[in-house]
Amino acid sequence: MRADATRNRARIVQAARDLMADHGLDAGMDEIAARAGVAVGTVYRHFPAKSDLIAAIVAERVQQMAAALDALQARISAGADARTEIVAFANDVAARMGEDRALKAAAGDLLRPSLSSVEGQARDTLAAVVAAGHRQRALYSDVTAHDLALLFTTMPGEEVTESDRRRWLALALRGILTTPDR
Amino acid sequence: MRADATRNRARIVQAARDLMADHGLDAGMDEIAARAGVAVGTVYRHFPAKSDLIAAIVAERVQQMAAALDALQARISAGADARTEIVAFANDVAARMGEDRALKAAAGDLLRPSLSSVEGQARDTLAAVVAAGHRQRALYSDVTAHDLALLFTTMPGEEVTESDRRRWLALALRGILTTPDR
DNA sequence: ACCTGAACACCGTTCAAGT
DNA sequence: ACCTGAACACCGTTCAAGT
Repeated sequence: MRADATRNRARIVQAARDLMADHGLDAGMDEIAARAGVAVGTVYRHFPAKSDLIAAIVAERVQQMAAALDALQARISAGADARTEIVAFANDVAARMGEDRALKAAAGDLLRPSLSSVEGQARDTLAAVVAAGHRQRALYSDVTAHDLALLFTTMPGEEVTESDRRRWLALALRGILTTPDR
Repeated sequence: MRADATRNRARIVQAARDLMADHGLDAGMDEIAARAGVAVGTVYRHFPAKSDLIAAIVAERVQQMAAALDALQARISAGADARTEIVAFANDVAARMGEDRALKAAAGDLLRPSLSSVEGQARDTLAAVVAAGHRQRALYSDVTAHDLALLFTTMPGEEVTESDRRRWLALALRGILTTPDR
């Protein structure tokens, strides 16, 4: 790969990331190309279709999510309370879901069988978290990692009020977390 | 309104209903016009934008939902078990949600303050159902009609497997229904 | 090998001309 | 009053020509 090609590719992804953070996933390809300082054809040389460019952005979110899950799992295996940690993590995801449509797609990737290595890692860590949740009797015994991914993907985004999103999360958590003994 | 105008309007809505049932909400305006036997301009005379035409289809779903809720409420006040009826209703909605994106939007309409008369009716009936659920101790005491509408709108559609949709519903119901005493 | 940018296809929307 | 359909705007995608 030629040096300028590598540089262009990075610039394109950067431009797409920036523009999609503001205008959502429907930022124009011409706009992205302009911001990256290349012609549209160059964008298409690196990403055959817009959906491929979006997939690249989504993959970044998967990576972030995998990292966040690793940290979560580390805290739990270091002795932290699984319930508290899971609730906090879910709240974090919910807070970001309001502005970031790529995040929702990232969670959706964990539902499908085609797993890239990062997706596989995220999924494994999620399974470890769920196992810990079971050991601590924080999660209902029938709840799986797939269930958590399912709830994360269906978590409402911008289409709903922030208070509605919080309320939704409270109901969803009640579906997977056992009632804490007091 | 001229006789042909009334007829055209009905034809356009019919065509949109048919095409959107198959190809989803992204059926083309030209396609709809052709099927209705009118020119595109005529479609735009009756519906200033495509979103207005979609709104008309969504309004039909709201109406259907209001009718279904009335029937539900009638059964409950005639002595039926609230839990059983609510679960059955939710399953019905979930089964249709897989093929019908307008249905999801219809549930979303119940979340927003701007209520048409049909929306208001649907909302009132839903509130009555929830009240009955409370009296029978089937729903958690903090659950509201708004909560039910919220869950209906966020219920996953075509983007998810049918079995995932069923599982999602089971988890969601666990968030609002009390554990039945055995 | 990779980049450029004009051109094409598609679809929502408009508007001058018709009845 | 309402309808017609060619034309416009916008955006994803392609491709012949350039380096």
